[in-house]
Amino acid sequence: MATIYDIAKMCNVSTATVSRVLNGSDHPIHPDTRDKILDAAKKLNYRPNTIAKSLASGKTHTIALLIPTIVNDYYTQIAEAMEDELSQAGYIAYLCNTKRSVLKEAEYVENLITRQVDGVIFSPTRVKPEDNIKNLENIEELKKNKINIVAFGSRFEGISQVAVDTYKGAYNATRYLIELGHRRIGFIDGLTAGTRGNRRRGYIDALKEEGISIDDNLITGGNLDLDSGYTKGMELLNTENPPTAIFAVNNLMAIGVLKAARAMDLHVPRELSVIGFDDSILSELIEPSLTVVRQPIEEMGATAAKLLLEQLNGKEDVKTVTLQPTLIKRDSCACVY
Amino acid sequence: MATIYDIAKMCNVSTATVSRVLNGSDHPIHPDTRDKILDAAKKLNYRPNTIAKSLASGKTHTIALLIPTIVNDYYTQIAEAMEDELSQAGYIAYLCNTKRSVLKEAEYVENLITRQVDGVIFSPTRVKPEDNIKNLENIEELKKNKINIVAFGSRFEGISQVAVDTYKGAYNATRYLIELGHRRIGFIDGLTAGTRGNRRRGYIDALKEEGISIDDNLITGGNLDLDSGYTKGMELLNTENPPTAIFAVNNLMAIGVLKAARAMDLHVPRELSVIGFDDSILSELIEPSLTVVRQPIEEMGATAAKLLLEQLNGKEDVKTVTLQPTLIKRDSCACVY
DNA sequence: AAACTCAAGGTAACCGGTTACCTTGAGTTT
DNA sequence: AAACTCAAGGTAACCGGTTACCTTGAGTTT
Repeated sequence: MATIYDIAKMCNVSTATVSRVLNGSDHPIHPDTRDKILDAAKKLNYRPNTIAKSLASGKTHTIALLIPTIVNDYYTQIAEAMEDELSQAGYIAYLCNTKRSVLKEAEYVENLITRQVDGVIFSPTRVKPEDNIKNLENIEELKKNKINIVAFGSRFEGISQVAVDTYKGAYNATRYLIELGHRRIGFIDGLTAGTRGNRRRGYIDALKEEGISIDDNLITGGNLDLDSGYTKGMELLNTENPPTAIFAVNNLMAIGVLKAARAMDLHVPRELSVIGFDDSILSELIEPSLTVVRQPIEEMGATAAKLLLEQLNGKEDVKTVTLQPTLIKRDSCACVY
Repeated sequence: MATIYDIAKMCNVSTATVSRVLNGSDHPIHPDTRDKILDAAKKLNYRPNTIAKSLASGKTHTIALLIPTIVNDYYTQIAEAMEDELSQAGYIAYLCNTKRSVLKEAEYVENLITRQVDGVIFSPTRVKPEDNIKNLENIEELKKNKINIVAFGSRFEGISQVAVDTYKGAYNATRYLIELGHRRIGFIDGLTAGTRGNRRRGYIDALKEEGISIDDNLITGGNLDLDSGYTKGMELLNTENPPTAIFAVNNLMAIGVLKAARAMDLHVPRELSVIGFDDSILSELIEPSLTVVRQPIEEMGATAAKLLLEQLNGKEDVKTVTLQPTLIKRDSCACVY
């Protein structure tokens, strides 16, 4: 591999001059010298050694995608949008898949500091409520090492993030069901979302606004996967006074509810309306296709990347961008029977 | 940030000694010295600078995942299995999403050489047949720069790879349909797979073996997405002598066929059997659930990573590992009516 | 006692760049 | 003509490690 020393020798100049030419420095260079150096670089098939550059300059042009899983459309679509934005700006992304383990998350944080990443796009892993503490420690550790952070998926103090107005999303979904005439609306929350979670608040506020009383028997929580959607759906439907509609806080659980309905021979949407949260190809292809609250995923990814790039370009200010979800109406909801 | 110079000063030793202790070199060190250095490292909250290490040692402990897309269960599951294996061995992965563009693929190859990655796990992007040439150039370029490669998804000379016996998979799927009594079996190939593609050969051989003549009207090709599955399915079904079963060469096209059947009011599996290739949660959740040829995805990912790690540990030999697919029987196939 | 061995550590070149500061000399200003 | 300016380039320290080769002296071998 040719180095700038080889070029310098070939052109009878110093490495400083070579470096200046190759990096487009604003230090003045004679056009002849410039041409000579560029020629030599081409002739020697010179490639800059990014590692050496990083060591000398303190910038690695590297960012990390620190996310709970990649086997999931949600993260994957966000990741793609980010990667687009970042690779255009000359950055490359480390794939840091925590597999929903705060331990692995912490290990990655250590590793990333060691590797001097310029920034990280972070969606904290939170399986148990107390994981929150670890999340905060990890953020602290990154900040202490002057690594730029943009978070999404959770709210934290003092760092930039892109958020989605999930309260509004849940509110709108619930409101939509009410408009269809539903009065008994089941709600399947996530397990780690406290009772003050945005989605639950949206659900409750929409009901209250219409003077519909909150029935705790209609509110339950699952762990976000298909099976728990099925189980919780069964529980809700197997009561004396079952709901006529169910709103699940994510996609897979809503599909689980669809399965539960099928198992109980309830026709969706004629006998049961179902709404999910988060969109994916699954919601579209499932039968019946699923009405969902869609988060603007591409926009989230692109925005997170842009926020990070702003920071990397020297803007220090912490900034939260909140995006609005939209209700995608498909075939899983209908007027109450 | 503390450096080994700080530790050396604190302990009154040279940086050589510090480096030896910190890296577990086999150069003998007095236990007292070792303890002193480890203590100092802890006290100073020392973290090695991976960039400096990389420059000095020539190894970055970095590998690249160069894949056509990440918004796809297939790649995503492979990526996760790889990442597992690699992170355990102390490597970290760059996410290089080519978005099915050979241009982006070439750009990444340049970038990766520049970044001195130790290896790349490569699934070449091939949208048009002539992309193959670019793929080969990219492989050459990597090899020229002594970067280890393991490929999957396509076959190339002279590099290690993990392959799946897709011929066998297609053969078995077709055979299964024949055993169910089907004689007219439609086949939807990919567009870039030539007539000598493994899957098509498997399909044809299974038919021939049973003395069933090949009807070219039953063979067509789509571009692997849902819509083309739908369109090609409609075409096949809208003939005088339509097939009683359709085998599509990937998952989404098979689901497209399911849609086509629904559009034509054909009951699956009673009036039409459908088989797909590649498994995913979609195939399981779609109604009816889809019988598919499943590639052993986790095993592929893990194997690719292991092959690469072997190379990184000094084994030079090119090795191809071929894995067997399995037929996952679900609800989309039945005896011919 | 001379020769040898080896534990324990040090010296300094090297990996491939960047950049603050310095030098030189031709052209311009006063 | 002295003082100044600035284009064009060079010097050398620095980023933070690794490692081949050398040194020293205590213990062992003959």
